[in-house]
Amino acid sequence: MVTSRTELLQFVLRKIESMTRLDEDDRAALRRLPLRIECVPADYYLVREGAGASRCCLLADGYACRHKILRNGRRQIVSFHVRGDILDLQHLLFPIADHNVQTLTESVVGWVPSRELRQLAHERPAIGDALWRDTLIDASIFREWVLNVGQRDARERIAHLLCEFAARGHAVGLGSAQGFDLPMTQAEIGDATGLTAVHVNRTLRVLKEQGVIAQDRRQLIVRDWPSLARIAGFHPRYLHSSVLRAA
Amino acid sequence: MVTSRTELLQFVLRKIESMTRLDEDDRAALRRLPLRIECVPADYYLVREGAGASRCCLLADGYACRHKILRNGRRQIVSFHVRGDILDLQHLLFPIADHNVQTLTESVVGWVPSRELRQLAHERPAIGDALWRDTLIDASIFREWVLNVGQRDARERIAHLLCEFAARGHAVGLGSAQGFDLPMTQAEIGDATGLTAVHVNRTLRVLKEQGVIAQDRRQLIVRDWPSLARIAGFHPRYLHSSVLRAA
DNA sequence: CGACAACTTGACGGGCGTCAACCGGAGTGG
DNA sequence: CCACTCCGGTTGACGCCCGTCAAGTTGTCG
Repeated sequence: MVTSRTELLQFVLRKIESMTRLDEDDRAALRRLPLRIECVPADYYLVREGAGASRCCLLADGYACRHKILRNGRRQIVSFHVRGDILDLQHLLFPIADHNVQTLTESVVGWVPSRELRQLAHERPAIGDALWRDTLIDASIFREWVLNVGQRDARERIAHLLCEFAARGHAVGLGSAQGFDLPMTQAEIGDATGLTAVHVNRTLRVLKEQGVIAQDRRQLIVRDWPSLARIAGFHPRYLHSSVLRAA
Repeated sequence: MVTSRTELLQFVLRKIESMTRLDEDDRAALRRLPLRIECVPADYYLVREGAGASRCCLLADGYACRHKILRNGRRQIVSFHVRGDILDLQHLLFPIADHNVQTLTESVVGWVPSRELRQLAHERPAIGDALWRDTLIDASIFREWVLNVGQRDARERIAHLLCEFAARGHAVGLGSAQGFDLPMTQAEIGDATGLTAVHVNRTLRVLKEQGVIAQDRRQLIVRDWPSLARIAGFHPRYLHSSVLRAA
């Protein structure tokens, strides 16, 4: 578990440098950012829809998700996040949160005041571009999710979710060629794919019976990557990342 | 139909000023932007997925949508656009398009080289913030669409689509208290909501039978705004706009 | 070892997809 | 002026994917 300021900054730097070339002044400016580090438990609300938000949240370790809840209690998870991700960069320019951010597991986060981050983005164009690019990648992933829940059936949806999560985790050194940690429950997978927990369970069983995946506790083992990617129709271009698992 | 450079810039200025306060220098800089104006027919591809893109497209008049197509031919429309919208601001920082942009009707568009726009965003922070904010609003709308196709039933989905389209059109002076122009076909509504054209037709009939909406040619008449918004669960906060139709 | 959450499995029903036929208006050409 | 074509809209029959409800089972943590 990452707990020090230096380690957290390391992750953020790595993430930003994966998107833009920084010079030494950029790096120094990032290191000077006021950053409050906090360890939070699983299922902890980092941001609540409708609440004011004058700071941004960096995920240093653990897993998190963003979601919206309807009056009738139905919930849609709109993204999953791994360490290094910036969870709510929209608060750089919006004062009110339009969705919730919640941890999936025990996590370590760093808080940065929006004001400082915005000023940094203005003063150092390389950093501003990197942050902007990050929000654009977010948007691209949301588009893919609209496609996922709108046009694919249960098996394809879940396969796609697994491919994306594997690819994004892989980019920050999580998981291996065999598989990866799956921190979310079947109910959460359901909330992300527009399916019920029951149907997620049945669909995962099918994928296991077909020899595509296997599970051991919270580890998801991918027995057949090409099949999984083919079922999902996974083409990682939409991730706009230079560090990609081959499809 | 808008056709002059001045008129087009008028729309873009209005849009940007709805998001940020500009000074006279900002406005002058925007007016100096190199802008190639083009009139294009309906169903015209402005951007194709996978193609390189070194310019951004402003919609001056008409209607457009963005969509992704799967191998099996299924299509997901991820957004609809009205005049004043910037259609592909992601090309400011991404060289390759991850989705298609296509007109729905005969339209007038303006092309700006990414390079110039990016430079302007750097030189004039007010403009940079406004553009960034626009991409963040895009992302917020995508999140709402994930929720829409993931958690709502057919009637709610279509009602929500109509509410959003009305609100966004209203913000740029389209439509009236009675209703608005509906430029898309039922098949296109289906591609946007993850439904078939047949089921869209049946669902619209239900909304008409319940006295919520009516149709006269391409005009959609809203007989009962509160009911439509209630059915949709429409809360316009996610549009982050100061110019909003009351929910 | 008890409690609780997550997972698993079966029975049943409904919302929506699929297929197919038909209608109606706009544009086109004779 | 009228026939033809085509696209979009409309309606019905039928079936399946997935939701709902319910009853276990497994795993984990105190």
